[in-house]
Amino acid sequence: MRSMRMSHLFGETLRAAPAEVEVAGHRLLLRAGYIRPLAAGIFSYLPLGVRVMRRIEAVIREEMEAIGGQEITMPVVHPAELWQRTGRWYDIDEELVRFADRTGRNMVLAMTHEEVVADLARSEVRSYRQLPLLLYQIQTKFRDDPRPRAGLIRVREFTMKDSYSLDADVAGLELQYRNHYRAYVRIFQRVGLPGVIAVAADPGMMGGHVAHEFMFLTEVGEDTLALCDRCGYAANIQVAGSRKPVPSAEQALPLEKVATPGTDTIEALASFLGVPKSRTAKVVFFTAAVPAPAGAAGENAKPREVLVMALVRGDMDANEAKLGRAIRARRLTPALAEAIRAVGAQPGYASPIVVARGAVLVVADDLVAASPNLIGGANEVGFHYRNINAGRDFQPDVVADIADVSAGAPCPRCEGPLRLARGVEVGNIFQLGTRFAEALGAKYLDAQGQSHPVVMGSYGIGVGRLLACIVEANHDERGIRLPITVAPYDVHLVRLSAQVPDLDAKADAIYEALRAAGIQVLYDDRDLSAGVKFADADLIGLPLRVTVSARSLQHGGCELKRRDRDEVRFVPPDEAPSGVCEAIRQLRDEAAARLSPTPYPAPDAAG
RNA sequence: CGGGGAGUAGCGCAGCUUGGUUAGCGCGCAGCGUUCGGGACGCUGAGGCCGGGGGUUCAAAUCCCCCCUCCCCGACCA
Repeated sequence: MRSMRMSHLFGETLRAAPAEVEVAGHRLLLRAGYIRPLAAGIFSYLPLGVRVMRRIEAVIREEMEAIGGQEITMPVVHPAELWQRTGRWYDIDEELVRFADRTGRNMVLAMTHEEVVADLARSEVRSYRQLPLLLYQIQTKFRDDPRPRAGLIRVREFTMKDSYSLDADVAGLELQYRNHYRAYVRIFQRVGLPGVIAVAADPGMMGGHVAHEFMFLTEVGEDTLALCDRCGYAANIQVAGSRKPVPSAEQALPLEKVATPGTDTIEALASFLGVPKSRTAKVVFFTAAVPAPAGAAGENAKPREVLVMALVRGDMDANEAKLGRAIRARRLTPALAEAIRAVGAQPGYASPIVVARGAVLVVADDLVAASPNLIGGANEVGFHYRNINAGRDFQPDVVADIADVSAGAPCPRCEGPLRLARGVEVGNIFQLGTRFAEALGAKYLDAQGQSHPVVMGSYGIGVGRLLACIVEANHDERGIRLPITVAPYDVHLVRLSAQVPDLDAKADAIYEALRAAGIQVLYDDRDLSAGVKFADADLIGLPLRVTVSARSLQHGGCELKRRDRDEVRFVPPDEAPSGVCEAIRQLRDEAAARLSPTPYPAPDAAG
């Protein structure tokens, strides 16, 4: 229905939301009657919510079609076999919902669709002449997240636009990747989120090497980003680098054991010895599942559990995401004290020197590996070593950047100070390569008749999460303030109750005239006090409001007001449709003017 | 999975510490009347397995045990 009488609208506005709802946008979506909770991280969309989603989806569809996308719909339930063949059946933990159908066949609820796309490509794509392809869908996903929170920002069931590029080679993939990058920027600007930025991201276990996340910056976000205001460097903290300090050029001094009673923290150790924390080495233990050593076992060998000793400089923290990547860990959790003692290490005084080789996987941050004469544990309560030198006193199994970037650290590109910020990931783009095509046999023949795996990319936008961010970015103390591009209706027609005998008839006539002009109207025809109706209109947040009342008739007809402005103007009833159309056009023009033509540089491959 | 908070009418909440009238308040809902440009008012009325189960007691919303659910923080987030 293009228009609606509010007296029949399903879903009421709420005067109050539950006290435990803390995020502003979440409160407003509940109060305004857009969504209702069913279970943790699972929501129903009421008519207003569905209409905004459709509008957002329409923008996404336009931009996907503009870069050659073809819409398909893939199933929500997949046979486990597909996921077993790519290995993700084994790699993914409880986040993937599994069940058996009536015959006992294992099935999964789709949390993403790389497997099914690769399977479609296997059956449909045979020749390079069919490539490139871009397939997309807007469809339900389920991820059994251990901790849903903040309303639609982090849910278990959600609507996602996911697209998949199929190419003959990496050059084709890179072109489609850049196309998506630009399309995403346009999408976020068009729906009212001009502040979304692209940051370098961890391709994770998707098997690729280049990835970007699109981040809406907000305090309620749960990702941490490292940003450089000088050169524009932007990266998720999970991959962010920094220019590390150059270690002092000292001669390696002889190893020396010193008594350091009661210093089981870096803080205590540094102050006891009167040295800066940067002269110490910190040990952090993790339990990890890592791939079995190559050779003896094949690809599907069971991962083995190992204790990981991570070494970072005392003034830094270990970054679990970086550490996990450095050792290709499938799971990484802080180690329990018993596990640490089990390999003969002394918690609080652990040392890479004394611990038996092979018992633990020693991973040293590159700065630790390069720093001379550090102070570290002696594996004995109350004792540390001075002048530890990696390479001389111990051999790390892995040397990599595993340290967290801290606020103010020098940017890896320009050495400007990095700033840390919080953000919500509203979209992501991955260069996948051939992992999925190879696992599922999606191959094509080139012009020479040679067979190659299809090169894939995958690209996602969480539509509900996008809505949550739009509201987060577009509201005031009275309620939601939706951009014209995504509002569920264009105009909120408010009819006040009054003694004027034919007011209802006049308002009805204006409603019909607006509809006839092709305007989408939400008509508040309820018999309620003015305060309630205005409060509801502000809460629901349509961009325009038309009021018909005894007073407005005295002023010449009906009153026209923008949600984002205080001033009003009066137009005669028969000019209401043209006046509203003009206001809509103006809002659309303003929105279009805010689109920046070259908003972001093309992503460079290095991120 | 660890820590914290909460579950009482459709919604928002009090009552619980110290067990004892018929379990309350506001909003909403139904009826009647008054009001009518920023969450009006009067009268009348409907609406409760006090999250579930077990226990203590003459007596349990209230005390004890177990379980479930939701929210927040952490772990996690392909």
